[in-house]
Amino acid sequence: MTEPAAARRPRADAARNRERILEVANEAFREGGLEVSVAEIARRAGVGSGTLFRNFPTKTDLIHAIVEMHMNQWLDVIEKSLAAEEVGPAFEAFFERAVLFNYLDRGMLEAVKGGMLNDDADLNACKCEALASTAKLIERAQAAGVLRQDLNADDIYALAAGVAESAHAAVREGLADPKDAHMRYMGVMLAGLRPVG
Amino acid sequence: MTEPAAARRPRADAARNRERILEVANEAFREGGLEVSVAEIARRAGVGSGTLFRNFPTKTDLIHAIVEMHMNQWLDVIEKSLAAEEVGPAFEAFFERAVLFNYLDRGMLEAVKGGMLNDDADLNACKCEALASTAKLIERAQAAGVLRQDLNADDIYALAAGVAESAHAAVREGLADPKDAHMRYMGVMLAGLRPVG
Amino acid sequence: MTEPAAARRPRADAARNRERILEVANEAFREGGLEVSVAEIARRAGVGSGTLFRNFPTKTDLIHAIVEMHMNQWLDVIEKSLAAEEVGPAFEAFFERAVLFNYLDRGMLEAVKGGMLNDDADLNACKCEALASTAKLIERAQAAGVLRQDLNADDIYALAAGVAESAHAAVREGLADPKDAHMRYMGVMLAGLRPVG
Amino acid sequence: MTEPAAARRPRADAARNRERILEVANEAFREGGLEVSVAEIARRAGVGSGTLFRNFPTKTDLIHAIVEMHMNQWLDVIEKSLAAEEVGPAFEAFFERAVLFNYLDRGMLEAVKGGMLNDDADLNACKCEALASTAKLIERAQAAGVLRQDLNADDIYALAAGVAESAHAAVREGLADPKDAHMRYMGVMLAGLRPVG
DNA sequence: GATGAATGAGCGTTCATTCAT
DNA sequence: CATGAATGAACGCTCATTCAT
Repeated sequence: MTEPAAARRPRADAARNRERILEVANEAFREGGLEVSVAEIARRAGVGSGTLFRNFPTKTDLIHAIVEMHMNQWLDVIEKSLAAEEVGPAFEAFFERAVLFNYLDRGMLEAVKGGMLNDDADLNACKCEALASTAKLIERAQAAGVLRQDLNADDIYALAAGVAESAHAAVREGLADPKDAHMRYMGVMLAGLRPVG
Repeated sequence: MTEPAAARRPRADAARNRERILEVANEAFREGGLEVSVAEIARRAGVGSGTLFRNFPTKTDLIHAIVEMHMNQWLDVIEKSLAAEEVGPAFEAFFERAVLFNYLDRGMLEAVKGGMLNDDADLNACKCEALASTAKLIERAQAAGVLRQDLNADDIYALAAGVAESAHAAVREGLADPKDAHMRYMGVMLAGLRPVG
Repeated sequence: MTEPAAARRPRADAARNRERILEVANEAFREGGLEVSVAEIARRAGVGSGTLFRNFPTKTDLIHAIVEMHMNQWLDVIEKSLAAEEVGPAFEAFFERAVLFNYLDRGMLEAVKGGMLNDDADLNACKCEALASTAKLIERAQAAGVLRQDLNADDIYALAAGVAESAHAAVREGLADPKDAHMRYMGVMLAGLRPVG
Repeated sequence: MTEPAAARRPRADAARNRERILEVANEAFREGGLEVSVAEIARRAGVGSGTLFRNFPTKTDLIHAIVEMHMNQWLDVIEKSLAAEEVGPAFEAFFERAVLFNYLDRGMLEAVKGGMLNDDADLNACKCEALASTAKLIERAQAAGVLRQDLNADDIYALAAGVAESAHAAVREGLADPKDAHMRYMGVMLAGLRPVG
């Protein structure tokens, strides 16, 4: 309490730097995919390559940190969806978030999907937790009759990734505004997800 | 006719070389994505890198040629679909082919999607032709009441790309056999594509 | 036989290039130790870094090739020493060669000594062969009464390395001409190597 | 005397810091050679890299300080050897110390030998002093008939360096215990050092 | 026309040195 | 006076492209 703010400043700066690199890298990967060079990221973040190295010794470490960040945010999303009262709208909102997640952060998901981080224990634990929680959500929606019976949590994520991909395609072709392109095909998919018959 | 065989043979060889390179490159890109090196492709094709260069001065040229090849095959698919008698099954078969195309040749489509070939006149012409023909197919399906009214040809391609992406996700997670993974979510999407209510 | 020389030339050039790189690298390592950069070696050899890479994909590969070259030369030396008639002079000549070898190629021996190449089967086989042949030479010299009984082949090499090191020290201090500095302390060591008593 | 303790303490701390860095760096260089990073040394010493820099603005300065430390210790050794009564044992003990010095601190001697510190006046003065004192020792040993006539102080140091090198070679090959490997070839060298005839 | 060796810019990574706090 | 984050040049390595044969 009596500690002067000035004494903490360097650390605060450094922490801000780390955050800034993460933000910039996230954006860079989003725009240009994982092959964006670390030099480019350093340039955008306004730091030297050495600073980037200090914070993230390898490119994989940087990617890992971003993925972890997203994973944690995603766990929050699931938790909130589980806490919602009305099952139908909750599932639809959740699915929209899943699509949006895939739509926005496809660059990072490339890494996950490419198996780059498969041997990371923390991340795998996160993933398992996410899948388990999602399964509950799915089952509730199925019990409430708002979702086909023949799909599980993995399927839902795969379908969300697909809708995001469609959205990207639409943006590429100039069919949709990048800001809400993910909404373009949500209606089609949600119709497909409703129980058959 | 009076031309000596010896003089013609090199040309035939050269043509075969070009075809062989295209085939091999297509396969290589499918398996390893666009970052497969040209040296690797030359090796697989059994030619020197110089020969590859002679046929395709840059890697982009090679990719371009493969994309064009696929485009021409795709124009055939559309034409055949237009010639089919029953509109409903014809549309579903067409859509499945579209999904399969995206599913198998995503490596190549990466290039197209990445904007690598946007300023190519030939390709753009092909694309326009494909879209125009596809539009007819779509309109017929909508007139026959087997397809939602609020989607156009571009949308259908975007949705097909999405289903393919979902299929890839399923394969990654071990949910589906790579050989027919594209079928996994076709049912969901086709349900979503049917006219609403 | 009827094949024109011109058709083989590129390969000959390439082979010469490889040899040239080896020579230059050997010299560079001799002068500056193993930390000489590959770029420096490429510059000295008058080739691009890529050419160096084509011939020796990693720095270790380059070092390996040089060491192997020296090893083979050394095996020849041992063989010739074994073929000599008079045991005493043969041993002294052999020891001088061993000292000279260590004196000239210390840069390379650093690599061997540093354990950089310990897991190389070929090299280890060479080494074993050399030690076995040397052991014969040693035993003969001991039987002829020109060498102390309490030293084996490994000891002889260690002592030769020591004499070479002394020679380097003498050069550093300006006590000896670099061309024959290794001779400076040969007499002292040979006196020490004679049977005691 | 009237100076408050609080004001003096930082200086004492600073002095201790300097000593600690020297010790730690000495050990680090001994174990890992001169390529040990300054960051590693700072870490081991429990100080920031900035503190290290304040005491030793460049890595060379740090190495210099260690070498100087060793030099001073070595001057003590010589002095004590000169004070000994029996010439023969005194010389042998001195030579053993010289070998041990080279054996233990080869990392540092690398620097000296590499010419890294050649243009340093202090060090050169030390060296001259050491050589002059050593010369006296040598001359006495030669006068007493326990040392060959054809060697001077520089030669003795060169030979000691050689024995140390042999010892290292023996350790590398597993022929000797690192703790006393320097003794392994002392007998051979001492035999070689005795007057001929 | 075919070859494959040569090129050199660019990658991810490392670290001695500097400096704001 | 101590700190440790920031710097940027240099490393080993890779590969699309070029060109002598």
